[in-house]
Amino acid sequence: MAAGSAAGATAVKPALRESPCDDCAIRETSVCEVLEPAQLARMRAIATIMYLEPGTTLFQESEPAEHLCNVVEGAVKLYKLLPDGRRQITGFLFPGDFLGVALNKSYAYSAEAMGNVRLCRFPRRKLENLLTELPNLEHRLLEVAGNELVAAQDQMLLLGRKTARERLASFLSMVSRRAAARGRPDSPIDLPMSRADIGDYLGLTTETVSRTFTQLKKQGTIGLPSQTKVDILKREELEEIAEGG
Amino acid sequence: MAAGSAAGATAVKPALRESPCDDCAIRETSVCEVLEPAQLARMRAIATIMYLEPGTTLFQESEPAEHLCNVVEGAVKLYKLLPDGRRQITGFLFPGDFLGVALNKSYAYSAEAMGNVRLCRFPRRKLENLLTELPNLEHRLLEVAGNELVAAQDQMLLLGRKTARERLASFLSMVSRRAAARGRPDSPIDLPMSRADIGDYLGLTTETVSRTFTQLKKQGTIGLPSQTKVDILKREELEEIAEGG
DNA sequence: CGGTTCATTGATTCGCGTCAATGCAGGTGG
DNA sequence: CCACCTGCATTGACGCGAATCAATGAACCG
Repeated sequence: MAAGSAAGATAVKPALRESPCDDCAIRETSVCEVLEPAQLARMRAIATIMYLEPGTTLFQESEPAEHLCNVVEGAVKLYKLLPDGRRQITGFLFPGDFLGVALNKSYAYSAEAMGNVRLCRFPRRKLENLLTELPNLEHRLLEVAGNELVAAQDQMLLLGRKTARERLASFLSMVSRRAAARGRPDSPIDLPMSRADIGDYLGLTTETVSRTFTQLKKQGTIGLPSQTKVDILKREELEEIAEGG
Repeated sequence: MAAGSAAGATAVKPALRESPCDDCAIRETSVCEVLEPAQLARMRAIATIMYLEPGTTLFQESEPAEHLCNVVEGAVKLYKLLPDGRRQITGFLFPGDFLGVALNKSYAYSAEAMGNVRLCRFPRRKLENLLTELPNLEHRLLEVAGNELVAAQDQMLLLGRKTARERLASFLSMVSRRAAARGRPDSPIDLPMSRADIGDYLGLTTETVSRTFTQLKKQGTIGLPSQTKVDILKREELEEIAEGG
């Protein structure tokens, strides 16, 4: 089921708003940044702006991949399931992140909105055609894909070889770093996902995540002002734990 | 240290051999397949053929990425290390696989030859320049990167959520499938890597890998005619185990 | 044939998972 | 405004699967 017809999703043709790209918050950080004004207009022509309610499923694993998206606002989680329900979250997307660089025929994972989400959606077929005419966009996508591959390798090291402590420390560092990259404070950081989501991202259970939070708090590395906020009190120590130090 | 100057590596300029691409075994499966004869000639012009001895390190993690390669013969392992020596192998490359799609400034992992290896090496700078003139090559690289991303997601599910049994079954299926894709028999399969390598790829220890091999053999799913060969006796059962069934 | 390397097997330990209870905040309705 | 519910998060007791430590076995090689 595509998000266009899904419960919790509404679409707006960009033409209905005046120059939706000019005041776009992620214009400078997303894939669009490499486009000339004339090229940008062509991208805009095939785009639809979507508003998703919390919990909306954008698409499911192995469905034919009909759309690619740019996350403009909010957060999205990507995950894979085993038949018995075990879940592995393979990534969290924040504003400026591109969903579907892989350009494969079918989705390799399911995607779900984690709060209110606004995104800029492109039909895959049309975008692929556009790619042949906008080599700089294709080059940029290859760059993005490269970054994702590097992140995936880091995650494999984390899942295969790190302890629960090291995993959580790595996760908190990563979120902090990505917040800073989007021009937000690097502490306190905001966690839009539940403990269960963090567990499914780190290959742990909710309980272990919770216990490890408490442990890092007790030793003074972090503070937990609320359930969704984390103060990074000793950044260096956190990074050291993350790298197995 | 680049492989060009490393012990165990010797380089041959392709010009020294007549038309090295025409009789290339991986011509039809590697990234080169999309190139027209004239384009292929330009690729060849910047290529060096390398011969590596077993155990030769091609490059190490975080080194500036000066070269990309196409594996022509043999197998290569990619891995990341933690400061205390814990290792995660992030991939095995076989003939036809491309090393360094990411195109990043520095390598995200170390690479080591697992036996006698022949590869076709390109300076990154020159290849990047060539990319701007060969859009079909860039398109192909994006395709390859997409495939790698899909494989990486599968591996995350494996490392984060599968049991030892499921991991080994997934691994054996994957190797069998890749062998078939290269036109080789899908059983018995040949494992050019040690039990320790398999463990470091699956996030397990040598001992657990060994015990799990024995277990799968005892239940008749596989046969172990030698240490490096695996007979897949019940393929469906193996696939089922791999998917958590 | 001794030496080296790697795979296998066994005994024990330990980190994390599982099961279960309690705590806590936000929302709802009386 | 408060009693109650509901959905997370936290904490505790216990068990299990894989790691660790240690010994033995099998293949290879000069």
